[in-house]
Amino acid sequence: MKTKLKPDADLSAQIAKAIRDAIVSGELIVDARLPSEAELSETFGVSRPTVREALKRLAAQSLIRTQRGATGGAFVNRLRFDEAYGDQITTSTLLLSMNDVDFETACEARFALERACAPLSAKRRTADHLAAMRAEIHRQQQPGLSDEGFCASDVAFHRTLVDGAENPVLSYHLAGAVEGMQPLMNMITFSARDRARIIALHVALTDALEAQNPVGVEAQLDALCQETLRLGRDVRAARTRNTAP
Amino acid sequence: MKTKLKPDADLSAQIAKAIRDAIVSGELIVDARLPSEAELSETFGVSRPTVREALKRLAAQSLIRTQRGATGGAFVNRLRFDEAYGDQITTSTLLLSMNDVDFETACEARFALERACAPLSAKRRTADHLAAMRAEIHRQQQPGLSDEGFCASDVAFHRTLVDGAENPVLSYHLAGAVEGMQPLMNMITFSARDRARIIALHVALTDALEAQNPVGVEAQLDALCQETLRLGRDVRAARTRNTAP
DNA sequence: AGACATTTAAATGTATGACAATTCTTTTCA
DNA sequence: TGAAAAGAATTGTCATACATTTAAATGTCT
Repeated sequence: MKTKLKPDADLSAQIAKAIRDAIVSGELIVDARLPSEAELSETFGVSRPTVREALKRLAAQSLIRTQRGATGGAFVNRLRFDEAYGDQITTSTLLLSMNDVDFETACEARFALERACAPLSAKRRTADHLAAMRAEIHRQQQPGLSDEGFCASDVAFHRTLVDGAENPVLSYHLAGAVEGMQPLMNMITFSARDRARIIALHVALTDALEAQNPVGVEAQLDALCQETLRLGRDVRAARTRNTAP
Repeated sequence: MKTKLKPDADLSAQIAKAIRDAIVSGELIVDARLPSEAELSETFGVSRPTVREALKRLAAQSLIRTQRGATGGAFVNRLRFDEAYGDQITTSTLLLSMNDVDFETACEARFALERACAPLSAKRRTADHLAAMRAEIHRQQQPGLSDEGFCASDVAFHRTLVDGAENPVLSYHLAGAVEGMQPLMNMITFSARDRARIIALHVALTDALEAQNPVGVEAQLDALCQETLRLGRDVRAARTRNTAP
């Protein structure tokens, strides 16, 4: 492992970077055990708390895991797709909320990315995917469903569509785009008429997917995008009316 | 800030989670100052080193920044798109390398996502984008260029295509997909004939983009995908020949 | 009064040492 | 032989102290 450090930063950050580089470069492979905290503090010439701060930084990025006990220590962690979803979604959500991203911009990105999955999903969707999507549609038809519940079901519906492509890389990248938009979507009030429109599009989309008709899937996605943008405009219009009458 | 902690985890992880939740939920807004480390250790009933480990975890995710001095402390950080690129790329790269993702799967995901940008880029690309892409094409034509250099230029070319959509959300998500594949691409040896083919496709793609012809852009992307898959198959075939003759 | 130097205070950064908790290994004893 | 007990290695946590940085308060001189 490299012991060359970049100056002008916290020691713990420098040490974390050195170890991270060793992992990314492949110098430390999956499940390799790092030296003990005591050895690392010797190697880098710092105290144990400083080493620990560095290790916590890496643990926060799921690059290492730690085990106590005699045969314990810090081990290079195998980063798995399903584990990476959470961070990806959190980061996407924060990026949208902290940078005042237009609803239109986020919406455009989301549906553009979803469209990318349409041909693959149309080819590979299984009966399970179709059943899961129809189950969500059924849930969306419940009269007592709250707006948040409707939104959550919508997200689940679309994530199943994405998973239909049977490509974990695609699912990973789309998770952030789809779930990250949920807070923005939650600002929308879905009238009964709005819901009916969306559900009709969901049904048409699922039918096209069942028929393995990629063009049809893309068409319904485009229609959903337009519908969602319209709802977003309505919310903004209502807010403008209220704040500047 | 919530002081309710989830058991069965390191204290520093629990505290980091509590603060992270407060940030994600909006309870702590951008640029808000967290209590000092001494106050936090009082609040959570733990020692200062433990609090510091928690803060380092958050700093590793760019959720907070710290400042020394009298008016210093830990502040909620505004997560910016360009800062988030780095982590996104690192994570994507590790996901591919640590999970033995097929070249085909990664390639499929990458070009599917890039296709999603085609219509928007065709609509919005500026002269600057076109110039940058043609500059990369010129670089790719240099005879002395190494395979790594060719690859890096290829990545730059495609990222410019993505940026042409003028949608930061899209650029963010695509950065991981495109750059994360670079290590896989670096395993390919590009013969002079391969390069000529790819460059021809790049030229055709850029021409279609200049003509604002989305269908043309998508067609060239599909061709590039096929070409890349072919090169990947060649590498695998060569390796199979060598390891099991 | 104003400008400049000094002190002070608050905060993070780092070090030291100790002890607790956990887990595997080794030894001991029935 | 087998099970219990001791031992050793390692991470988790704590308490305390000191170093460093930064801004504000204070003082001093012109």
